[in-house]
Amino acid sequence: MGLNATTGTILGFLLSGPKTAWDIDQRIGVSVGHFWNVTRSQVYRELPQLAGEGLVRVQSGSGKGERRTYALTAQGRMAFRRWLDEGPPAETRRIPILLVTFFGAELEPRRLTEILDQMRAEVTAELDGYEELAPLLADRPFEGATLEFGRRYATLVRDWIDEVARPLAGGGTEN
Amino acid sequence: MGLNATTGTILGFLLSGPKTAWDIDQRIGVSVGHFWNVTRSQVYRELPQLAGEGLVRVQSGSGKGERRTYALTAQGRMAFRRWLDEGPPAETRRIPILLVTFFGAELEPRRLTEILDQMRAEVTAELDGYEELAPLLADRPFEGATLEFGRRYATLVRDWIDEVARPLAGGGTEN
DNA sequence: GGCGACATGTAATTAGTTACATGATTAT
DNA sequence: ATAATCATGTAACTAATTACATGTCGCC
Repeated sequence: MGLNATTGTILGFLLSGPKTAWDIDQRIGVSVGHFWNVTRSQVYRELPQLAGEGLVRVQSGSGKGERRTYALTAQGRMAFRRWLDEGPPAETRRIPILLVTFFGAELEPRRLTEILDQMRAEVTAELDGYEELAPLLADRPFEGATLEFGRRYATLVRDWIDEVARPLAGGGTEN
Repeated sequence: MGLNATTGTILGFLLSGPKTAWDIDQRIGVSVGHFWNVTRSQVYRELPQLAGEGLVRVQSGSGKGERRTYALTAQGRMAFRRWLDEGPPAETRRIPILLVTFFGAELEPRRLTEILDQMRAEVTAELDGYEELAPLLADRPFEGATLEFGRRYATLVRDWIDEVARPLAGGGTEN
């Protein structure tokens, strides 16, 4: 019975009405996807699974290779609420740039600088993306709060690179 | 041949001399474990695997249920460097508290407040842990840089809860 | 000599990713 | 009508977690 965060999230996206796997994947991609990685395959795979458990039902499209739309059942809605009410699952952190930095002494300073610079570029692009997103969430406080987290996080990474990591890599490319 | 981040990390910890699985796990726990989750089982499982590939060799302890010490081989050292030089793997973010916040409207304000308060407590404890750790890393700039990241991150979470999320949960417990 | 904490390892399960094989739709 | 893109789904594989079964050591 117990949902995990991924299936919980999928159900959560059906709250606002029936959707196809594709729809759900797209919506995840522009929202929770920024802080909760889910692959397309998972969405396609879990939906029939959830249907088997009665948390979701196929609203349309049964044929082979045909577009299937899923709707949340009353049971599914309950399962979602139960899951959400449990509180967040234990966090597993995985921050690759810190792993590289941790072993930074084993790397050529040049290469480390390069890696940090690329990370900086990525995180800056991310920040730009958030700025575009912001107006759309003006009237959605909870989504807005997660966006604000993203903004702060991206800023943190950028500043940390500028103030801490890059100076440390030092000699690499003084330009 | 290609290492992944977990095996790369394990090899990285053998750079400073031969160790047992237990040793490696302990050291990971107080260092990279803060930003790169690895389970004990992985360490125990990967080491014999790496030995099979010649990246590591059993230095002592062959008997059943006996303490085995592993040492890095020349090949292993090379594989580690190659891995590190590749740069960080793609990041997969998983921040549970944001998932709960995202769906915050579906939760009783009281419950959400509770969850945020608990998260705040955890992150504050984490911050305290980092302060204790700091003096030990005074002469290790790269490790120190990752610690500084951790400090900033924990602070970010705390401030975000105070300034953004908790006010939003609002009505819950005004005390 | 037995209890508790520390340590070691494997097996079973679950989750997540990558690669592949098609199908449907739309613009030219 | 056909290429390009968008969409759908499954299968194979890899990684990660959880649960379990022992073992060893120090000490009371």
